[in-house]
Amino acid sequence: MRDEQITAALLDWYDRHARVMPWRVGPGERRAGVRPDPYAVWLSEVMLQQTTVAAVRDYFRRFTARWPTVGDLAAAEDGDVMGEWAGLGYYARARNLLKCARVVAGEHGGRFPDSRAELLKLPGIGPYTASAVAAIAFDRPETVLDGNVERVISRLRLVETPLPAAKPELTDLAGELTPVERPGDYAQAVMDLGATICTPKSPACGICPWREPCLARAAGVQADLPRKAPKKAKPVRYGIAYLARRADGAWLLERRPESGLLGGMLGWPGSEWGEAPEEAPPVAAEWQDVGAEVRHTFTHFHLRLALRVAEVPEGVRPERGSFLPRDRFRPSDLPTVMRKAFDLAATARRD
DNA sequence: AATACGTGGTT
DNA sequence: TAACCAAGTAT
Repeated sequence: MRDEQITAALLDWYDRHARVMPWRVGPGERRAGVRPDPYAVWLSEVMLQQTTVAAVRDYFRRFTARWPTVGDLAAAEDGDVMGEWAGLGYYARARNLLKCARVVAGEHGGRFPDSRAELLKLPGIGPYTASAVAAIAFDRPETVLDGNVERVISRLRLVETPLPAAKPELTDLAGELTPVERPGDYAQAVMDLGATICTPKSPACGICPWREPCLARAAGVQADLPRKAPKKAKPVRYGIAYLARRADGAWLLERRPESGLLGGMLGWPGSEWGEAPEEAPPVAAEWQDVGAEVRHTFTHFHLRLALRVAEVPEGVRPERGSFLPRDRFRPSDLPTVMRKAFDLAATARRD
């Protein structure tokens, strides 16, 4: 099967099976002349970095409802954007999202650059996202290489080199199949294929548009590709978080430093997270031990977070953090681990 | 090149 | 239950 036929077979499949997404201009619409909004494409692509479509859907809708244009987002308060991103994870994305919006609004007249090279210069836009926005929003013949494409191409071409060493080779192989016509549809088609047919564990080869040319399937090794280096075990870290409620219902919270874990997000003041944390109460009070701990897993460690709660009178001055009035505190503004702590403390207080 | 960086669904 | 995995980027 020639490369052009392989490409055509996938586009043909995409025309019939493209998934519907709030940010996507489907193949039919595109054919009718509808062009995607680059802002929507960029926003969705950043949200989709290492994140499932299901998790992104509602966040995308809330963001675009609240900030319909890149100019609106650029003018937003940092805390509002971080709060709206809360729960989606990888919070550097939200910080870079704002930086990027402000560069586009301030230095590019509110229009996203339409070339991969220019997009690559923007904060939070790396090789994948630059190609994705160039291809999907501007129909540039750029090649996307994400986890889906790595899997699909390593199987199609029987690439046995383990990741991430195989990336350059996979980039070349993927590039050979990228068409000059409909590159935006093609980019989305390969990713849809990887997400729905050519899945990690049990690929549905029987209904795959590439079942004939697929070398891994011919060899019967499709489920073993791509090869990857084994992952390191996650250590367990321990920490203590302090939830202080003032008599008027305000909660003691702090804005975390801009860099590092949960950077820029709201959180409960607490100890360091390590082997044996020391008590670090942010305000003098009668702290009560909550008889349960939050268990939460981050990318590279497991956390067991002990909780202390206290009721404090109005007028106290905390050593760390500041009191957020009851009507300005939304638990949904917290990153998940901090929201878990709030939920658990609330449950324990009722018991 | 290797590591830091979240979370929730699936197996 | 625990490992695996998802439309990666920055350093």
